[in-house]
Amino acid sequence: MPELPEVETTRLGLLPYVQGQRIARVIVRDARLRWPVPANFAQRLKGRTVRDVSRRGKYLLWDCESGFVLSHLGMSGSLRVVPVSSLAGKHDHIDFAFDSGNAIRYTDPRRFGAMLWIPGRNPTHPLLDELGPEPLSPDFTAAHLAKAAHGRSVSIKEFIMNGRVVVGVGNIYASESLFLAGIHPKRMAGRISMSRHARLVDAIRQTLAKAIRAGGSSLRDYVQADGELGYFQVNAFVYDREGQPCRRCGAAIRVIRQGQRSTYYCPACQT
DNA sequence: CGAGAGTCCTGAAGGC
DNA sequence: TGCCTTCAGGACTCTC
Repeated sequence: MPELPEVETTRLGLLPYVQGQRIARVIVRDARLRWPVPANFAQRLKGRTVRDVSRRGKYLLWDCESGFVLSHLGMSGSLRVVPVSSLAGKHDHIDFAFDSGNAIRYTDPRRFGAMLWIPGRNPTHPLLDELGPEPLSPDFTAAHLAKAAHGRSVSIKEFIMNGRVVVGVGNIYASESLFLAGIHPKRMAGRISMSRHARLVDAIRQTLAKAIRAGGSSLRDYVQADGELGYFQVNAFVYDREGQPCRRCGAAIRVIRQGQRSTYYCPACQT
């Protein structure tokens, strides 16, 4: 399940294969993603050169001269480099074939991802309009969190997973970040002290930066852009460790449901 | 406005 | 070659 570190790892893995490369053709085998792939998608991209690939939250923006590809990996999506002629499997929905002989292949068994086209030289889109700050940018501060949390009764765990608050914090890293910050996941967002917000900002930054350094983590579906298997997150403090001893204090890790998601935490370390 | 539930989809895992 | 249920996940969309 790609979270921000996986998306960033994908971007970095992809870049050497696509930057400055001309797209020979695009093959859309199945347009039924989160939203339908636009009918003119392949036509718009044919013959274009990819200038750059940037990231906003978990979205990737491919600068393709006359417009931008806006892509999201959803839950099970991946982008890998394959030879242009390689046979497509059941869930290989889109190929971007380059003059170089390489193709970027979008695979997504669950089809929760997206592949959209933004015409023109201005990469604006409703999906990007309301997004919060990048967690690794200077805009992500305790003051920002505190202001956004003011008066909110939602749990802090669900709060930090809201892309309007801060982008890129998915289910795994939300649990991990709250553990690092020593904050109980059920605590109300609007009742968090400024010093705790500061700890949380640091914890989210550390958690994401560490995962990016490790090349992204994954449990099942993620494959790195170069085709190598992604790293498994074997060193999680709490995620998917129900009943196992806390790595810090030894107490049994607990799991609860919040907003139809599993949250893992240490009942002793997190208050 | 916010909170919470529902929704898309496939495959893995577990119970029987 | 077993069938059925549950779960996983991002994040938009709907209802209250």
